[in-house]
Amino acid sequence: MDQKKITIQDIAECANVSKSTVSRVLNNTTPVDGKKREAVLKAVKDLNFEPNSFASGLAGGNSMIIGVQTQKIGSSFYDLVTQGVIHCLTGTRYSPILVDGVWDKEIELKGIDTLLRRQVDGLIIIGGDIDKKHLIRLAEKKPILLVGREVEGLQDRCLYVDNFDIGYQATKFLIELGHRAIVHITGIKSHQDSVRRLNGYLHALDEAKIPYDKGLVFEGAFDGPSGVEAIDTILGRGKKFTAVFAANDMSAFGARLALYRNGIDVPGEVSLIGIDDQTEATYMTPPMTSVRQPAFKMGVTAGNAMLDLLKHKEIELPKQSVQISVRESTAKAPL
Amino acid sequence: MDQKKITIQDIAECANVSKSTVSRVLNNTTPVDGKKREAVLKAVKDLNFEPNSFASGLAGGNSMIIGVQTQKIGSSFYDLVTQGVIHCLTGTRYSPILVDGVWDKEIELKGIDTLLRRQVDGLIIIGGDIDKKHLIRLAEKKPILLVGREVEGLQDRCLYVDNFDIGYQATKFLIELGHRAIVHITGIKSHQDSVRRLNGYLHALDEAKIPYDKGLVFEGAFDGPSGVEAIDTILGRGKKFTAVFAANDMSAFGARLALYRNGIDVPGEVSLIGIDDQTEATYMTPPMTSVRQPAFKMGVTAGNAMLDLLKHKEIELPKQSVQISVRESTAKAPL
DNA sequence: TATATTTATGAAAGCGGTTTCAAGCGTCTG
DNA sequence: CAGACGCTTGAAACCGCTTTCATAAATATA
Repeated sequence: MDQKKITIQDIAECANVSKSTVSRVLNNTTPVDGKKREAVLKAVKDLNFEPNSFASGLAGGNSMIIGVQTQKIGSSFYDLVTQGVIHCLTGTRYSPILVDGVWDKEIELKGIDTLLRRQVDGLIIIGGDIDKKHLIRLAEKKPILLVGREVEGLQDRCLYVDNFDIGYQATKFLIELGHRAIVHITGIKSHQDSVRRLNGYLHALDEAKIPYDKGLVFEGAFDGPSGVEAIDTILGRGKKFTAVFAANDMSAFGARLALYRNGIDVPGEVSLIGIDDQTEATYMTPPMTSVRQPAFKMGVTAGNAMLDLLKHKEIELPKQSVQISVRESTAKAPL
Repeated sequence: MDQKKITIQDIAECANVSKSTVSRVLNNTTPVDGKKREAVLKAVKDLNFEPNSFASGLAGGNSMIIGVQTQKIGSSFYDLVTQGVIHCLTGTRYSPILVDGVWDKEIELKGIDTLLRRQVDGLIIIGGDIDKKHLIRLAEKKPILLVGREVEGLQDRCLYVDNFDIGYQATKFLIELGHRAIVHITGIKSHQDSVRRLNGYLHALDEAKIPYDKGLVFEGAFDGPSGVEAIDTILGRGKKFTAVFAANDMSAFGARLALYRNGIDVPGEVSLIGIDDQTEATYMTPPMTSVRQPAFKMGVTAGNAMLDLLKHKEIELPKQSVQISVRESTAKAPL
């Protein structure tokens, strides 16, 4: 299988120079005589030389790898951020290595270990559940960036949207359409995002002097089935409502299905709004209103910030603002 | 930032043994006296030692990295396969490094280069467009596995579903429901998958003695907008039809929206079937029928096969079969 | 022209592990 | 009891590249 690997030494011999010179040409670290430079480049091409990044990593001290930890490949928000990071790194000398936490703290921690062992130069962690303390300790060793998460003591390394505001905006949007009985399907309650969104919801109600009805809130799990269950449960409680605010699009999709099953018209009888604005929201019938987080952009921003961090530049992470993609699943409250 | 890294040498000193012994303990390559073994392990724990995988990669000759190339993070089929691979590798000593081809041949090739440079021990390529020749050359150097792609000369390294059969089954399913005017929204025509699915469609028509009407076929792009465009275009041609078979779910979603916009009832007037059975299909209104490819399982299979390949075992890649997830977007043809 | 300064280059010393090799030691065998 | 054998162990070589350091050559300065 493996024909013998060609090394920098081979190139050196072929071009009649020393290893050092080859290295210098390849990395542009020191000027090298034109002729020799040419010769080296030619040899590289001829022999189809591919530097061993382990060797250079070892010798040079930096791996040119950015570790990226996502929470779940296949989940809209995380995927978009990841894409953003990768997009931003493409074309630079850095490449990302990805680990998936699959929503599991244990696996998440192991993933981080793997990344450290791989000598990543920097770490971008998207969401997740790792302890604040642990993160701070990590931050002492490596440049680290947290996306979609706000951690005290690491504020200047966090890039996140204001989840309270998301909850508030979404709810306010519905209230302004005249809705007063608004269901909220929350996310996983251990997630700080979920809690913040819920608080935003509560605040908007409060502001509009709408009394809080516990029976209109259902603890979901950011997925389709829990959206279905939410509607069925709340209907089962005999509650009346004219709007549903789901903590993400997947649970909104679930809610949509349950409403359909129960013969409830959207938006005629009930308005529906989700969060994430994932691609599919556009293709629901009717197209679904959703709060859009600038996920891809956040990924790019994080990637660039990491690049700056690695150049020891100062970075500044702007607070991300959200906007509502208004479509047709929301309408004025029925009389 | 970086406090001084601890190396195997530090462990050796702390445990009063030689580097060699430490290495042996860590890798279980040679029996080591109980006491020393303990001492080493303790030192590792105390000093919180993390082996530098660059060094071991360099010295040992294998990187314990599997390179995975996907075509588009965020795309259902690719994501699922990727998840499968990652899932299968989790807990082994191998870790995956992911590159995204973003549907672009150039970027795809660069991605492969990156992986090679990183000394991956094996390569799993999901889909994509890289030349047969190039792949064969790669296969001479590294264990390679192709998922969702069939390449002559590398048959025993390919794990794919029979796309012709998918097209055939989907179409036949519609025909058996009594449909005769069946629209097909194809995938990107340069993709072999698209062509095979189209051929399956044609074959099913032929078998049922339904004359082929070119006007019912639209070249799509595997995405939502092209699904919308397809329906609008075909409607614009003044064509009548009672069923739509889209080459993937995203384009089916697009078609669904266009039908809705045109006031055409699904499945009352038109039946709709997609391919991929992505999660959201379940939550369309009505829930959408789709051909399910065992994507996650394929990822796992590929991962395991790679592990075997690396142990120099023989591998066998079974042909993957598909099944139709029948939901409510398909019904008997109207009279 | 002699001396100081700059520049290109090669030799060699790492980087942090793994692995070969040979030595040291205890045990087994004839 | 000597020699053979098997185990554990440390020293040292090595993996392929970067980088420091010293040298030689070229250029500038006096």
